[in-house]
Amino acid sequence: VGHILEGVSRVIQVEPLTTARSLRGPFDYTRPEGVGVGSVLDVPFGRQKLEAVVTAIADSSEHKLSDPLRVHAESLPTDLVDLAVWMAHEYCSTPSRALSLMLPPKGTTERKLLWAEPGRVSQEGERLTQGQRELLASLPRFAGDDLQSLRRLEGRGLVSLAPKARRRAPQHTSVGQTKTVTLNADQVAALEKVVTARPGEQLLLAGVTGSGKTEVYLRAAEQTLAAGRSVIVLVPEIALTPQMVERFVARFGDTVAVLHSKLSDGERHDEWLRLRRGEARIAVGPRSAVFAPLSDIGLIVVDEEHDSSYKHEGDPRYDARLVAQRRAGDAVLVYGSATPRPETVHLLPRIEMPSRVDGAAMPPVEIVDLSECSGYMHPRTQEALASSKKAIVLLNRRGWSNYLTCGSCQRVWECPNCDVALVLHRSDGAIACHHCGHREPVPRVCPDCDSVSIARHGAGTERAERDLAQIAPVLRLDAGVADPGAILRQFNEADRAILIGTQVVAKGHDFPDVDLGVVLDADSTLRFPDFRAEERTFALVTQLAGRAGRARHGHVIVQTSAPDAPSIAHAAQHDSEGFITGELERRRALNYPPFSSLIRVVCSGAVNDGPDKALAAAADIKRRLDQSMGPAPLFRLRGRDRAQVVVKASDREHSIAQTDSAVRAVAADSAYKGVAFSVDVDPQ
DNA sequence: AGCACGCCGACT
DNA sequence: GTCGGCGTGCTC
Repeated sequence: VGHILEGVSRVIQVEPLTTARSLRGPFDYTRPEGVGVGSVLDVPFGRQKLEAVVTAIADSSEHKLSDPLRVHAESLPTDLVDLAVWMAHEYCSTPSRALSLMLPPKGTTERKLLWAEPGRVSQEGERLTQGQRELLASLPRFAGDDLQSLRRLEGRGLVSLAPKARRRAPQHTSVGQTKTVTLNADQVAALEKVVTARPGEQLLLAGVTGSGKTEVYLRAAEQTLAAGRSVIVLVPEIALTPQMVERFVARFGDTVAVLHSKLSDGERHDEWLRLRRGEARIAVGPRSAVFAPLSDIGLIVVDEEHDSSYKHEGDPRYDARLVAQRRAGDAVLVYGSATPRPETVHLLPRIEMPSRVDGAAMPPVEIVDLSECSGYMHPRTQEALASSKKAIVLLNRRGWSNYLTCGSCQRVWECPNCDVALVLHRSDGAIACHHCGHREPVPRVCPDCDSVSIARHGAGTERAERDLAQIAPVLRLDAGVADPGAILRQFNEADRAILIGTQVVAKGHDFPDVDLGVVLDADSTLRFPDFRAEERTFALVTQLAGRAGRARHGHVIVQTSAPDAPSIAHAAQHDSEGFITGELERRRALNYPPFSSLIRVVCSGAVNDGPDKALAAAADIKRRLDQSMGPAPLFRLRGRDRAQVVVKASDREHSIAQTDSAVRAVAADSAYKGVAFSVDVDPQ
């Protein structure tokens, strides 16, 4: 068969890596020796030189072909090329943009260090110090700090030194402790279901915090490796889930490649290569790890599947959970969460792990009506904090206060680029926009009326930090903090402390001695104008309860002015089933996912580029879509006017295709020059 | 998206 | 004359 194929397929079809939406590949080139689907090349493209990925092989072409300029050393696995083509379509993007997410990390070649090997055998009675004899006995190894001494021995022919590649191994630091466990009955049953799943089966592991899901993942991964296949484990964010990484590394050592944002370019490159070469067969990482260059995947785990970080915010706006489904193929896919999304519960068979491995009960949740008090902290909450040893306090707003107003003329300080109020950051002496980063000094007088009475409204994490410091030592964790890992370690080691922060404090880390969890303003997530507001609030309270549940008298306080909201009431009862049942009924009634698919198109245009250009473009798109709502103007962001159209699609495939062609047609219209388009399939 | 070509108005 | 504004067209 070989000789028939050989010499025939002399043409490669290639996607040049450009961000241009209008540029539609593939483009044909001549096929160099050894080049196939997934090969990465430099190609001449017009008058420029571009990187390109081979997506197909052909026998002939109607074009006049050029030769590629260079073939890169590393290539993509072919299944990732197919995945990119699918993603481009599914998320109304381009193959080029999707492929760019999967390329081998570059900019660095292998690191070479000097490797010392024994040279000639030393003669009887040859003069050697004790240190030199020990050095010789330690070979072969990398020279390291002993280079000087080794050089001397090299001069005598006793040692030979040569550069040798050594991978840049990332360091893993842990918070808390890891322990070996024997599986309980729930875990045994869950593991059994995972390892006996049919090829391609997808499962939801619905286990409360502390029910031992990680141990099930570890055992399932063990069996997958034993069967000669590889494993991908997705986690929301490595810095916030160090225990997961730690346990995989402890169990599997160098078989694990950990991919995260803190890796240097060199480490990233080396970890990618280890996966590509099959030296590492488990990839652990955030959403981008779904593109790990592994072959023959037998298991994909998506831990904390409800977490919004699985959605990519750039183009293509992919959802790693859906991409994982697609990539899994005949591999088993396991979604795990204590607070799974209603759509996952609706769509997948569920494995329940309802109790904690330590046997502890879920902590009582107390709802405190905020409308009864004037401040942002109820006396009941202060009391609980005062008698707590270690508390986690959640406040979904950074800074000191939400907004400033002039006491006499009611002026509100707003961002010049965005339609939002500026937030006071007292420690920086600045008011800042949380969307575009605009900052200005804290005003002393009102520029409109010269009044010096400027009022501060609302409380953020910075102010709560100061107020709580009266009660106990405080650690703050929010998006402004440089090293979240360090804060979490300090909190873990502290005897008595309060950890105050935004949503991140409720995520994956596990501290044994937290006896109180507080949600200062549950309304802030509940009021969010979004069909997922209830679901997020439920998840937040439940996750926090999980954090506070391991201590003896652990309990949770939720401050709200809407105590009867289903999300809060059900979370207080630890009634996940009831909440999800109600939420799915509501979604069915309103035709929200999973009973439809949402597609959101946002048009934006520079403010100085004529009024309502973005809105006009959105209206034009709407005209081309059935089942669409809008156009609705959005608040101005980074100096751009915005408007959106939302599709509630009953036929997902049809609506995606229709949206793609509508956006392409409108984007090509010169009347809307300068307008940017962003398509978000399954927006969060 | 780049990049070059080409057509036009403004300035040495 | 010629510099440079940006509209248009093309990339295997």
